[in-house]
Amino acid sequence: MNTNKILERFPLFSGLEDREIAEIEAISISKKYHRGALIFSEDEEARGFYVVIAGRVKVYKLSSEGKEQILHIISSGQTFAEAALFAGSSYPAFAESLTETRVLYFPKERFLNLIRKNPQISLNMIASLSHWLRKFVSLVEELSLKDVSTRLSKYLIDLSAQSGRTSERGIECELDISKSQLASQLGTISETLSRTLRKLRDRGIIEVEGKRIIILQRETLEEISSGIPL
Amino acid sequence: MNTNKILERFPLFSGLEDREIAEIEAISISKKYHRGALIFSEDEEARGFYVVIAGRVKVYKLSSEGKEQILHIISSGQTFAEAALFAGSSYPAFAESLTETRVLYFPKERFLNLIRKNPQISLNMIASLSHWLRKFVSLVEELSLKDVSTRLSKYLIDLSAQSGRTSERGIECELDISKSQLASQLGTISETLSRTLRKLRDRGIIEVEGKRIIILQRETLEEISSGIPL
DNA sequence: CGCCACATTGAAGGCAGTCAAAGGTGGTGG
DNA sequence: CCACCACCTTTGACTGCCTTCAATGTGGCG
Repeated sequence: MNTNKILERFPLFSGLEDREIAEIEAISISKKYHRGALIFSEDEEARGFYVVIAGRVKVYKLSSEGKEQILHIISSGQTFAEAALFAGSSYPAFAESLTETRVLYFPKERFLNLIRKNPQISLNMIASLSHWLRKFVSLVEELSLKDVSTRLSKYLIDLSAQSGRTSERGIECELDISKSQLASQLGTISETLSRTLRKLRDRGIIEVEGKRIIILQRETLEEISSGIPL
Repeated sequence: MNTNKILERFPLFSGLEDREIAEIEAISISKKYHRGALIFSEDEEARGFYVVIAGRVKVYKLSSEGKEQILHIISSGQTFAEAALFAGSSYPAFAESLTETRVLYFPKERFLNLIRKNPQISLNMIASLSHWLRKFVSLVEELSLKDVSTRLSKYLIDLSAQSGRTSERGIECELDISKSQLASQLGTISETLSRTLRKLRDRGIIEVEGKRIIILQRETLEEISSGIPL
């Protein structure tokens, strides 16, 4: 299967020669997972990392009582578990496919050989790790310093910015995950998320119909996301 | 001032030729900060990154109400704000010296030129970023999924493992930061930390005398740190 | 049609934060 | 050397956000 044309569009492999892309593809292994499949477990030995070609993957932690905290949802074109190759010898979290998913898998040793020969990949890797780092700094900030309505408002604003459509009623957008998964991403549980959505709805700030959200008062939502209490 | 011999002992510069070390030193700027000095602010343009030569620096976030979350305390030999050079254009947090501190400052552009010529630095940088990433994953996990007594117990166990001395009464160790700073690192406030320490003391698990902590029941402390309720 | 996972709502309880005040500690300068 | 001051720490009472537990509602799909 020809993935050349796909690979060069991924940030990790941008700026590479065709020959280098070919080398990279040569060491990769294509894998498919059905919805809900476990890709790897926490503490499992990290033998490689992944690039999502199609579908979505959640990377998450579980508490001893079973509560889930989603660290990130990885979409097509993004990599995950890169850091596990360079620090520690095992995966620090679980990874599970949310949809039918196709990934490229890069076995650790072969990839490390490659990266040593291709400084450009190193630089791309640094950029990728730096972005992850920023994301986690922001997640820590939110979990430690912000309440649920603030986190939810920020999520909705970000969502509307990247996939919202302006209509006569407001900015319409659609959740691309279930509400319980959203709760788990925001560091809370579905009951609390449900109640928080309801509060926003009761105040006329948003409208909710299943996965469809309409933002009626963008200003107010932004105030809440910046810390003004609901 | 000759810092050659120091630089080569730092993880970021390990495995480099003397000539390369000299180049690196040539672009660095030595700076001193007194206790409590602000090194940079959140959202300030990131013009470079830092290596701590002597002293300690805290990197932290502030909430809109002024609550502090310490992301990391950086000691001699460690780097900080590397990621700011590669993702986003501003620092994502505040940095403040906790003691009289000496750092080396590396201006962004000059360092980027260097790294492009020295693949080994890239690899070291990847290792450094990966470690940060692991640390933040673990911080997210703790803030979202663990209670304060669990976080504190884990902190004490880690502290005892790296600086504890076994005596006839138990494992003795000393906090190297104030309790309010510890609270801020654990994602809580000093009052709550104080109460949690007291609970551990009342149950005979530890003894507390100012900054000196004696672990009397290591087993119990490990149980708590692994999620068994206090 | 009936199942099952997801979602919503209510009631109750707990962990941790807030507010307030007192006690302790170390550092500095007189 | 001591006294003072600023800061840190501890404790108590109270509040509130969020979770837990439980029950009901709902929508998609075989």
